Amino acid sequence: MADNQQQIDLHPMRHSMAHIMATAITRLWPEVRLGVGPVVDNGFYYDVDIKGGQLSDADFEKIEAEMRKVIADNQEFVRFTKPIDEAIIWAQQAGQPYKEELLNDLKRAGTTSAKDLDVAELGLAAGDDAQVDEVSFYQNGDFTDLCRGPHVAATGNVGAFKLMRVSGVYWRGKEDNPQMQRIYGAAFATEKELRQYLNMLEEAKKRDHRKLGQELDLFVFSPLVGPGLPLWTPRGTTLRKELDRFVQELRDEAGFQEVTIPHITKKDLYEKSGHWAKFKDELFKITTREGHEYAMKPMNCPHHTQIYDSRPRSYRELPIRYRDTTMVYRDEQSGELGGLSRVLCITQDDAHVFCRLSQAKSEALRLWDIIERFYSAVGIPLKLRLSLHDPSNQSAYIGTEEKWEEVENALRAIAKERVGDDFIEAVGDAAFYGPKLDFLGRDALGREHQVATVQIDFGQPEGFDLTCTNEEGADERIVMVHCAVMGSLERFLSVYIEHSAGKFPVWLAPEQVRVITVNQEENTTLFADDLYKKARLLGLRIVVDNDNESVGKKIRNAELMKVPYTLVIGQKEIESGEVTPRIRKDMEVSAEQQSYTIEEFLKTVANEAKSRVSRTSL
RNA sequence: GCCACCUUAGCUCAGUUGGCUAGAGCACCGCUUUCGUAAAGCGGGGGUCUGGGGUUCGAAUCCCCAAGGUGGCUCCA
Repeated sequence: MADNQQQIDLHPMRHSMAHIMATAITRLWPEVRLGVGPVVDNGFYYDVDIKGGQLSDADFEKIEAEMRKVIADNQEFVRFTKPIDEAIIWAQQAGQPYKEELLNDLKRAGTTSAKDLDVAELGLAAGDDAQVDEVSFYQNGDFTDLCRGPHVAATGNVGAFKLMRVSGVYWRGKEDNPQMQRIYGAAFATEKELRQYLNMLEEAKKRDHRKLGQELDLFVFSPLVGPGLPLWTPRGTTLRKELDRFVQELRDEAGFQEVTIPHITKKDLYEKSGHWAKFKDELFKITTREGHEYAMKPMNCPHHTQIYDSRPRSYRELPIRYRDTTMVYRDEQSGELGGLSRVLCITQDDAHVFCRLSQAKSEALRLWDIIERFYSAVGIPLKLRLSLHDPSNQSAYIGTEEKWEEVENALRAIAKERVGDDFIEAVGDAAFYGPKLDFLGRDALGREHQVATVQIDFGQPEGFDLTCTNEEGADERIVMVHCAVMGSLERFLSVYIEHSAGKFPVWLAPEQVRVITVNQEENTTLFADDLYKKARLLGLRIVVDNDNESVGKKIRNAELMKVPYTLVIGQKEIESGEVTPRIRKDMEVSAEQQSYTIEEFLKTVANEAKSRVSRTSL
């Protein structure tokens, strides 16, 4: 990595910024109790508990000003160590109960067991997490903090920073713990890089899918319908349909068959699948008038297993591949909802393969192909993450440790074969029924989002006792391979709308061609009508703007809606029968700007849509 | 769900320390204009200032509650 060098310098600098901020806050609020202050992407934070007061964004200026003083003082960062018992006494005397708690944990367990705490931030001596005798401190000026380091030499050796936001957090992330405030800062080596980062945030704001969704008329929310329940307009629906059609074409090519299932089920289905025990609280439940308990489906696999299991299956008919793009419903916590990224009704482009264990690998690779073809078409580069279970938390999963390891090794082997070492492993990110190959998409602003997933599942076939009859005439346990290409269409669209900034390629554009009339005279109107009909026959999405507005205004409106092709129709076109399309600015254009006959033009656009080429330069 | 902040017309936003019938631009509707590649002109309609309670002679403005939103936390099959 080219920026490796920078990474090495940035980390201690950002960490030192956290200490500088803590120094400033301690000066301003001497009674403050400090939590932890680690480095995060793009900066740092510190958790603080200020007695009898809340910080707000308005305090940022004050804190920033004080931080600048600390930086100007250029205080040296001095490292020293203390035996753990002395350190505990220090924390007591300093009135730092949170630090004291951390130190006690260190002493007792040798580590802070809470996995949510970044152990590296504590004063642990490197390399030992079994026995802690000594912890390290860093001091700058009259501020001392329990800290592992490393730090820059002095408070003057830092780059540019800006305090970003404040938010409430629980001490060590546990709800019954006291509430603290987390103050986030951005920090970079230079003023220029900080500005670049802030500009990126500005750009992200401009392309926010919630904003574009409104401007481009893609989806809306209604207070009567409720939060987290998007309503898709005709334009947004076109976008969804076209994306889904592409995925389904790729799947059908790979031997998938479409199935259809009801959106509710008796709870018995989920008791059997294990979902009831694990996700009971997140289910939308329904009680019938006769008192039977039903639930909205939160996922589709259990339903699909019942189609598979509706009759005895021979090994000869496997793999059986079902696909089903359908909504699932999850009762998420209200504070979690946001735009399309997190909703209560999720449209999954779901697929399940029922196959023998020996077929799982080739099935997984087949699905991987589909994922790669789809994401290369939409211009989003992928990175692989192997999501594994957390052995220290085995009770969160169904199945035995041995089985998990077997399947994880199988997935790892598939990953290695396909991409070598070019993937990351994430312990604890597995689904409760099996490990996953997760695909992370990198958008045009460099942000990563989890999108597609391929999962090998032995748990549900076990739970539903899914078998096939094998060559010996015996029952053989099968496995399921789950795969979602877009995952959640809502979340995928939140990513894709921001990735593309709403400048959709022709195959996805809700409106592909706009026809602008120069005047409202009869022959112009008739000509436009004729053009419209011809375009519709070719399956094009076309809108005629025959409003009594200036041509300039109508072109502006077409631009604002990010329509790929605009035709201005007046006397000239009527006489010559030729058009010179106006092409949306981001689209790559062949060298000579040309005129077409109407038929040529429409056929060219139809072909562009059909081939799903992307002429946009994102 | 928890914490902080926000909510004025369909949209984007003005609205002094509480003080006249609450404003603008865009959008919408009507009329004029019939126009050549990013905003023609004039006129008009539209608001229980998110909802409910309170304080006050008087509330968009202050307080409380609720809903919705935003940023985080936690969660995410």
